[in-house]
Amino acid sequence: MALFEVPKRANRLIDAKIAKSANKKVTVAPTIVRGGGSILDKINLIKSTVEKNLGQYKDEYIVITDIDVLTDYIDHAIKNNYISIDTETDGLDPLLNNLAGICIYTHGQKGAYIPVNHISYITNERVDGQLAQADVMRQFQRLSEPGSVVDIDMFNAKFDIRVLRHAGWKDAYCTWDGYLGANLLNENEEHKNLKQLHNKYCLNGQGDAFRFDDLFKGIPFTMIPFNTGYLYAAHDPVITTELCEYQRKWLNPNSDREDMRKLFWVMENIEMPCVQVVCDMEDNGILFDMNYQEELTVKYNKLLEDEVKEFSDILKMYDKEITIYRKANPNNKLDDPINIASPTQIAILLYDILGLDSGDKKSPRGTGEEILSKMDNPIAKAVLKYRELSKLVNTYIDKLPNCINPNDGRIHCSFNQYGAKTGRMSSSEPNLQNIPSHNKDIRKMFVASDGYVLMSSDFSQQEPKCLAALCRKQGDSQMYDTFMRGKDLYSEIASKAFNQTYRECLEFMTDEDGNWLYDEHGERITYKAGKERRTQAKSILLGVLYGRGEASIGEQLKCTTKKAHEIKESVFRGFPAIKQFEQDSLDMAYELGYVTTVCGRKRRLPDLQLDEFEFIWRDGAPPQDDLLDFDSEPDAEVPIDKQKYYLKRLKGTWGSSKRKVFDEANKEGIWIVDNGGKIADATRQCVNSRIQGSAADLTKLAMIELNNNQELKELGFRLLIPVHDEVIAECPIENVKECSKLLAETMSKAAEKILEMPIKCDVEITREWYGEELKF
DNA sequence: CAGCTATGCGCC
DNA sequence: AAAGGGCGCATAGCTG
Repeated sequence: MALFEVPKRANRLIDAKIAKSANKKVTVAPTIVRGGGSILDKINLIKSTVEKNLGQYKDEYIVITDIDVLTDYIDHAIKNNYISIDTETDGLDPLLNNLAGICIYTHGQKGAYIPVNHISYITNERVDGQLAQADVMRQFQRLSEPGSVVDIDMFNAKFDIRVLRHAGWKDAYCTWDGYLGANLLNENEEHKNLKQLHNKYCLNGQGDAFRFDDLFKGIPFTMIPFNTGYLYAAHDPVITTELCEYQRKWLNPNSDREDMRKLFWVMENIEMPCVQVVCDMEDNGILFDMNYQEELTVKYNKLLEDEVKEFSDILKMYDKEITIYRKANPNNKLDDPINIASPTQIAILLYDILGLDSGDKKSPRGTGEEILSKMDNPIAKAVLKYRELSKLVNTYIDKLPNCINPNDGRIHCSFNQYGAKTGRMSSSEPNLQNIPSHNKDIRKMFVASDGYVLMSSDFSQQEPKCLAALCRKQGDSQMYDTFMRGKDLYSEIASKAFNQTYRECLEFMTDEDGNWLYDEHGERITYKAGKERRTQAKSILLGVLYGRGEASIGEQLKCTTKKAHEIKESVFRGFPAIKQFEQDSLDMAYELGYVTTVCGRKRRLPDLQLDEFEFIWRDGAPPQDDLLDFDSEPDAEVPIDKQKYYLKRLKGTWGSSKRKVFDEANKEGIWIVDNGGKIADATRQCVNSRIQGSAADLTKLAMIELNNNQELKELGFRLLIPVHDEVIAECPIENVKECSKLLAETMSKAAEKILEMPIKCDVEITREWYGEELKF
């Protein structure tokens, strides 16, 4: 039977990608061993290759198969108060795969590999001569005993912690994760895997280029003879140590640099404590309702089918035109029938056959939602409807069941703790942070465990409050004061911008004392003029936070760009804090090369320091009249006066006149690099990163508090999914009241501690995610 | 065939 | 003149 049966995963490609980036061995087993060779051949190849390339290191590393040797090693670790750990497994899912062995290192010892579950590639049975897993785990347990909590370095700790937990060390932990350290030190790092980081920072980029990932590909590590594998495996904890030590030279509470002391604070108080939270959430997973999914798949596949039929019916109306086009263009890219899912084919249909205009200069052949929804055309409508449905079916309804863990019926996604350069988390396999919320059906596939209820809580106005706190730090407490007085920020901005009273800028009617007025149904009464003023102010503020342009804001507010500009100017006049924040952030990025969040997390924006134009010789050197003149030194720099000349010509130009100047320069061999786009991007990012990053700080801090709250733990409360400004959790039904109160309180307090202003959190309790609200 | 980019779209 | 920040993932379509 299949020797390398590996649990079915949603997407093997993704596993491989993630393994690559996290530097875990790719052990996704293919059904066919490549090159047609047998497993035996493959393993023999691995043996000889490792022997040949790493044989010289034979004495640098050891295999531990003796309990006394292991005990002694752990003794040393405890004495050193230090160990680095890396695990090898037969797959990438800690819930489904097994520990192969553990790699450890501490100073004064050799890098060591402790094989635990290696199996024979011939008999498929556990190989003799390995220590029993329980005995090994007992030794590791000594590291976490009260009074002897030893510092532990890892790389991508959440993986190893979860593997070790399931192998029996329930208290597995990590005090320094090189992956998180690397992100804090440079979120723009191109390669965030252990070997490349180590090579770059510890070996000056001069490290061995030999890579083993491809070598081991297709063979589970458990099947590699450990007397071969250790040469490869035992190297990792050593370089983990070196990398982490390098990072600690920078991320240090005693650094003479203020920015680094703050970054250390983030490492110690946010990122490292967050690791356990992520481990818990991934282990928890969320229950998936397969019965409901089956209902949905029937319902939506039917709708999808109908839409495809509808499309083909519509096409019949244009049959003549399409036939003519096919004949006139024998090499056309149209399938028969036309593929509704192909943007290329839809573009041909709309623009070449029907001769429509996209109305968008930037993408004249675009078929995006924005363009199609403006067309009054049955094809455009059908395409949009089809996309909506196919998205739901292909990405969610019919895909999610593949992600269910067969052992517990739950979906355990993966969280990338530093998924975004701003510090936000991301989620994948599957992504649980982009489950549709507009459509109420989809989220309901996710349900509470039996006897539990789902509980979600979100920060209200998290980002504007971050903005207010950042402005206050810079000496402007205009927004901070607004929040401290419990006022609605958007209404207050509108009031100042449009010279109206606060009451005149509220969404709903109030009496003279500021109390809401209600209609006969007990609903607040909308105040149209106030609502409009508030909406305008809100658009401007959020537009600033996202770096949005005036044209785009005008579109949103259904007014002209000119009008949008005027509104923006009024807002800036009435609330100078907003404009000041923009300017301060830009100055900060320009001078320092980075911006910071409320907690001191950095976002480096090197592009902001670029010159708008760069001048280089197109062929590496100025054109030479005498091609045989090899003696004269080529002048690498374009002469300053030439640069000045073109800069002057370029001043204030755009579009075609800009291109004209480029062409002119090109004629004399000068290549002008236009960095305008990059600078514009960085300009938008620099404002947004501070806000988004600060919000991420708060959410992470809140999650840590929630997860560490002893009371909540005892009440059976558990975090399931963070969605940027909100958390989804569950708790036993009988503890709803206590849990929801503690949830809101704990979250608020965590954020208030940083922002120093009142933060409200709204809790919703349901059986299904986004289902009917339950009252208690 | 795998692996890549482009396009498009779900969420906050 | 126009200008949306941050993600993950599906399909199409190209390339080696």
